[in-house]
Amino acid sequence: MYIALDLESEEPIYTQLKNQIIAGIAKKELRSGDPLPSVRSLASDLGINLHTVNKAYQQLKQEGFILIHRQKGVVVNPDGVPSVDEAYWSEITKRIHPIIAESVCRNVTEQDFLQLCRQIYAEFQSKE
Amino acid sequence: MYIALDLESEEPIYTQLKNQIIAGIAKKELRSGDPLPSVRSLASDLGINLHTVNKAYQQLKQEGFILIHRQKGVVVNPDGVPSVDEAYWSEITKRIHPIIAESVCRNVTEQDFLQLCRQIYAEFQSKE
DNA sequence: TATCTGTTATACATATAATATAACAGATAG
DNA sequence: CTATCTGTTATATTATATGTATAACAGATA
Repeated sequence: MYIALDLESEEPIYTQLKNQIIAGIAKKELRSGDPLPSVRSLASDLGINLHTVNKAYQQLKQEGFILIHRQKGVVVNPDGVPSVDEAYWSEITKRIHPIIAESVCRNVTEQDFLQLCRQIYAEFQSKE
Repeated sequence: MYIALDLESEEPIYTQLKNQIIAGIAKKELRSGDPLPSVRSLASDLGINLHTVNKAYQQLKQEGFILIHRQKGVVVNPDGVPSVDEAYWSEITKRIHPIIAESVCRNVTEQDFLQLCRQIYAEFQSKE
C-alpha cells in the first residue's frame, strides 16, 4: 500500500499516516489480519522518525483498527474494526456539524452536500 | 447570541468561538449587517483573553464571514458570506474524506451517514 | 548469540495556544 | 480639548503539541 506524506502540510504527519491507513482499510487494500510494517521499517521507508509512526500506530490500536502483538507484529484487526456505537456516532456528529454550518453559510445546498458524500462513499466501494 | 466555551476541550478556544459564530450565522441568529461585540467586551464576557477573540475574528474576517471597520466596529458581512467556490469545495472534500473513510470501516451505511447529514442540515433551517 | 520486535525514557527544537501588558492611531461623546 | 472606546500591533511568558534523536529494555526468533 502506497503512502504519500506532505511534510509541508499543517496536518501532523502522524495524522496523515493514520488517515491513509484507515483509508486503506476502507478501500479493502488492507484486510483483516493483513500485516503492517514494523514501526522502524515504515519510519525508515517514509524518511520519518520511529516515534511518529509509533504515535499513529498507538492511536490506530486504541481506536480498534489494528492489533499489536509482541510476537506477530502489527496487523489489521482480525475481528474487523469495531462497528459504530453511540460514542462514535456522537463523535462524527461533532466533526460534521461545523462543516455543515459553514456549508449552509456558503449556500451549499443540501443536495450538493449529500451528492459529495455519496461520491466519497463510492470511492471506497469501487473495488468490491 | 449565547456562546458556551469548554475550556477543558482539546479544541482550541478560538476555534470553538469561530465555529459558534459560524453556526449562529447558519441558523440566522446572526444576519447580514448585525453587529458583534468588540474584542475587549466579548473577551471580558467570556472570561478569556482579548487576543484569543481577536484571532477568531481575524480568521472569520479572512474567510469572509465578518467585516471589521475601524469606525463601524465588527459586523456580519453585509454582502452575505461568499458563496462556495472551487477552493472551498476542495477544502470540504478534504475534511469530509477521512470521516467517511472511518465510517466505512465501522460499517456505517451510506444511508445512515446521509441521514445524519440531513438531520444536521435541518437544524440550520428550523427558523426559516 | 545476534537480531528484530514493540515499548519506554530522555532530551531537544520548533510551533501553536493562551495569557498578560503595553502602546498607537482613529473615532466619538462629553 | 479631553477622555474613552475602537481595532491593531508589539513583546513577553507559560504550557502544550509535534517531530526528531538516542538509548535502553524485554520478549521472540533465526
